[in-house]
Amino acid sequence: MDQKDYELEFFKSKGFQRRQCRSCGKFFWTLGDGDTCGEAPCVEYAFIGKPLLKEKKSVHEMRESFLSFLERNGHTRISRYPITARWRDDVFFTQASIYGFQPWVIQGVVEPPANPLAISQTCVRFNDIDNVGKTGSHLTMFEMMAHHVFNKKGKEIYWKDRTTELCHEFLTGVHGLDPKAVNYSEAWWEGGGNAGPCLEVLLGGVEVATLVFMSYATENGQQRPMDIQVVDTGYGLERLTWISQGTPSAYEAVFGDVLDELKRLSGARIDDAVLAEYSKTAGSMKIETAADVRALKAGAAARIGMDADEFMKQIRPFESMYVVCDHTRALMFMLSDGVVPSNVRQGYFARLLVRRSLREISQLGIDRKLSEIVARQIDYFSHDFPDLRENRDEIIKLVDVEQDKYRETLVKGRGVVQRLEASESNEKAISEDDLIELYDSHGLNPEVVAEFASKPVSILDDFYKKVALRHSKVEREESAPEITLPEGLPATKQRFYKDPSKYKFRAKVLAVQGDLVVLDKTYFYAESGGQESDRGAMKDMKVVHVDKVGNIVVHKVEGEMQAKVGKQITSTIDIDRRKRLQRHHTATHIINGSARKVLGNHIWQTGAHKAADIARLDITHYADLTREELERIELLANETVLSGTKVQSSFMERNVAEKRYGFRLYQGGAVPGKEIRVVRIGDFDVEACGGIHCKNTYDVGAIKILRTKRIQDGVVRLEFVSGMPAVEQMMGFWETVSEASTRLNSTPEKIGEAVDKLMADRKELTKEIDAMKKGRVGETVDDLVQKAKTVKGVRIVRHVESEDMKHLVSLAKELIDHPKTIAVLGSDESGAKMVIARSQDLQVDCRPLIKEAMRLVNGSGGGKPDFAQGGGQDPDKLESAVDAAIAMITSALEKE
RNA sequence: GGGCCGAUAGAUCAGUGGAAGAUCGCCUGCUUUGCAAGCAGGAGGUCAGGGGUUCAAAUCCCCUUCGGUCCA
Repeated sequence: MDQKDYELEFFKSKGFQRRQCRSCGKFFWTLGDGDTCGEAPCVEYAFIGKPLLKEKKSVHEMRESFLSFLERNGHTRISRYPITARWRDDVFFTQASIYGFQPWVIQGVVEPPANPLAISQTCVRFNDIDNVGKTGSHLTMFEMMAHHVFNKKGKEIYWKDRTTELCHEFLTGVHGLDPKAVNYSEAWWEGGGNAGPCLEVLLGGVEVATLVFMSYATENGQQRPMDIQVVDTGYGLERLTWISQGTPSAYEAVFGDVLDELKRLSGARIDDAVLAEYSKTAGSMKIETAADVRALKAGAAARIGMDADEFMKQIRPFESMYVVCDHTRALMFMLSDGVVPSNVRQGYFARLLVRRSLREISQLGIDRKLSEIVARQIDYFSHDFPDLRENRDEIIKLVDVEQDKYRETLVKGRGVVQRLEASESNEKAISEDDLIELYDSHGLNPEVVAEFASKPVSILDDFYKKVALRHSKVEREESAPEITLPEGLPATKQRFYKDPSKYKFRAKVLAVQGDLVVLDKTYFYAESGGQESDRGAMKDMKVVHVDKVGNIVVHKVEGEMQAKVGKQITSTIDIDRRKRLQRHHTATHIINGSARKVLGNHIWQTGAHKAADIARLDITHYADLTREELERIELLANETVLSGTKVQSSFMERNVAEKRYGFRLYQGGAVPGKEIRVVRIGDFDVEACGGIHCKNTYDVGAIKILRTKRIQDGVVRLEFVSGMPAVEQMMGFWETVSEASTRLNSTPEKIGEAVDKLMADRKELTKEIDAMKKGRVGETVDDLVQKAKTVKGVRIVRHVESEDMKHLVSLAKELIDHPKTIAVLGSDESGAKMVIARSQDLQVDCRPLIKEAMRLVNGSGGGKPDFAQGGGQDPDKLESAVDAAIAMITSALEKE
C-alpha cells in the first residue's frame, strides 16, 4: 500500500486530516477529531436509537435517492443484472455490482452499457449464511448500489477525487450527515484477478460503502496496470437504510411489512433495549461456532443485567423471524430470475433457503405455507421490481413444489431414523457418526433427528465442522490452454450479420499460426451461443472449425497451408451446413417459447447446443415433462413454424431493449455491451442472441422432439431436429415400426396388440415349463428312493443327470424328507455340479464330503452341514467324484 | 464439479456367498343386507444395466444409468 494512493485533492481542499486508528492501526481521513477508524469493533454502533441521517428512509426511498442523485450528476441509470450470473462460468450468483461487467467490459472487449453509470444491483452471498439473523446486519441477499466508471486511455471520465466527492455529497448533501461523522479509511482491494487501492466509508461503526479504484490485473502472481481503470463503488443499501432509521438491527429497518406480519403471526414480543444491546455486541464479534454465539449472548445479557436463559428465550424467535425474512427475500429474487430449486449448482442454494426457512417457521410455531410469506415479500418489493409481480404465480408454485419435496425428505428420514434405532444392537442412542451420516446422506440435521428419535440425542457444537471434514477439497482441473495469437491484431470484421446469405468472399490474411488463419474480415460464423461454427473451404484447404478468441475470429484449416500473410484469399462456406444450423437455432428459440407458454414463466434456457444434425435445449423445470405437456410443446412449436412469422434480428440499444422486452431477453445469459442483438419471432419469443437465424419461421420446415430427459433435479433437456433431419427422423421411425410389425406378422397400427399377445404367450410358456419340471421331480423321487442302496439302515441315493442347480436342489429337498436318507446328486450341465444332503435324523456333516469330492473335478463347495452344494470345471470326472463321495459316506457309516 | 447414501413385488422395506422374503395393497372364495373387518387361498420379481471374482453372487469388486443428500 502506497500512501500517495490516498492523498486526494478532494481531501486536501476540504481540509480532511489523515489519522491512524489507535485500536486497529488503520489510516483514515476525517474532518472530525476522533482517533479511531470508525468501524466496529474499534467503535460501537453509534446510531441505534439516534439516526445519523436527517430523514428515515425505507429501502425503496433510499435506493431512489441514490440513483436519482447520480442521474443529476451525469450518470445513466441502468437496470440490475439477474441474480444468477449465467454469463459467467466461474460463479453462480451476482455477488457485487461489478459482476455484470466482468470480464468483458473490464477487459475492454465490449463497451459498457453506459459510462458513467448508476445501478442498484441485487446480490446474494452465502458464505455468511450462518450469521444471518444473529448478528443484526448479515444478509444473504442485499442490494449493492454503485456508480461505475470505465476510464480508457485518453477518454478518462473521472477517478478518485470525483468518486469520493460524489460519495461525500450523497451522504452529507442529500442525507444531511454531519461531515465530521464520516471517515474514509485506507485499504487495498483484491478480487476476481484485479486489484487496486480503495477507501472504506465508515459511519457510526458501520462500513456503508467501499470506493475501489481498480488499477491492476493479476497474472501469474504479477500485477500489471489495467488498460481500463475502473471506478468500482459499492454502497450497502440495507446499511444506509438502517443508519437512517436507527433501528436495533438492519432487519428491523429493511423488512417492513413482512417482518410485521411475522411478528403478528408468531406473537413474539421483545424489549427494544434488549435487541439494541444484542445488536451492538453482535456487530463486534466474529462468530464461528455455536459456542461463540452462546458466549456472545451471555455477554449481552450480563450487560443489561438480565438472566442469560431469559435473554436467549426472548432473542430466539426474533432470530428466526429475521432468518425467514432474509431467506424469503433472497429466494424470491432467485426464483424470479430463473433459478429452479435443485440438488446441484445454483438450485441447491434455493433449496437450502427453503429448508432453512421452513425449519425456522416451524420453530416459531407459525402454521403457514412458506409461499404465503414469499407472497408478502413480492407485494413489498414488486413496486420497484415489476418483474416480481409478473412472475408471482411461478414463484409461489416453485416454493410450494419445493416445500413438498422437503416434506418427502422428512417422511423418508423419519423411517430411516426409526429403522436405525431398531437396528442398534444394544439400547444405545444415535451416535455422533450416525448424526453426521444422517445429515450428509439424508438431509436430516441433528435437530430434526432429535425430533424423530425416541431416545435423547446429544448434539455437539462443532457438528458442522465435523461434516465439513468429510468433504475433502479437490483441486480444480485447469482448462485447456488458450490459443496464443500474435500481439496487436485488430478485431476481425464479422460480416455475416450484414449479409447472412453471402457464402463466398475474399479477405486479407492477417496472421497464420500453425493450422490457424486470421483474416481482416469474415463471413464464417464462429462457434458461440451453443451454435456450432460454420465449415467450408479456404482456397483448397478445408475449414474445419472457426473460433472466436476475444474479438478475433480464428479459422482452423486442414491441408497444406496456402494462406500467406498480407495476401488476399478466397473462402467459401458450406451452405447446407449453415442452413441446418440456422434452422436448428431458430427452432431452439421456438421450442423455448413454446415450453414457456405451456409450462410457465419459470422456464429459462439453462443450456443449448445446435449442431447440423440435432439440437438440444435445457430448460429449468421442477418435474419430468408429462407426455401431454410434451405433445403440447411440439404442437405449439410446429404451429409457430407454420404461422410464417418473420424472424427479426437487429441491434438495439441495451436499455431500450430491456425496457421493451425485460430480462427475458437474456435466455442464453446476460449479453454485455451498449448495443445488443435482439432476435424476435413476432410476439412469440424475444431473445438477446448472436446466432444466425432463418428469416421466417417457415424456413424451419418442421420440428420433431426426439426425447426429453431430466438431466438433474430442476433441469429438463429436450432433444429435437428440424428441417430435413426432422423428415429423416420420422422416416426412420416409420421404417423401424413397419419392419417390426412385419416380423410380428402384424401392421404398424396393430403392433401394440401383437406385442401384448407375444408377451402373454411367453409368460404362459415359462409357467408351463416350470410346472413340468416340478412334476418330473415328483415322479423321480419315489423311483430313486426305491433303487437306493442301503448301508447300516441308511438309504444312499445316487443320481446323475443333466439339469440345472435349481433342479438338483429341489430334488434333494424332496429326497431328504424321507427318513434316514442321504442324497448324492450330480449334474454335468455347464461344468460339474453336485449336491450332498441328508435327512435331519442323521449326523453326517456334508460339507467336508463335498469339498473332498469336488477336488476331483477341479472345484470346491460348501453350505450347511445337512445340505451342501458344490461344483467344478471337469464334467468328465463327475461320475468318479460322485462315487468317491458315496465311498466316503459308506466307510463313515460302516465305522460307526 | 466433488463427497456420501441408495436402487429387491404395485408401495414401504428386510435379506453378510448356498432354493427370492415380510408388511401393506391387489385378485378369488368364505362370512356380511351392504361396508369395514376377519378367515382361507392366490397372483405379482430382468434383485437397475453391464463386466469381473467364485464351484456358487441380490449379497464381494469395477464400470454405466438413475435417484436422494451434503458441499462448492
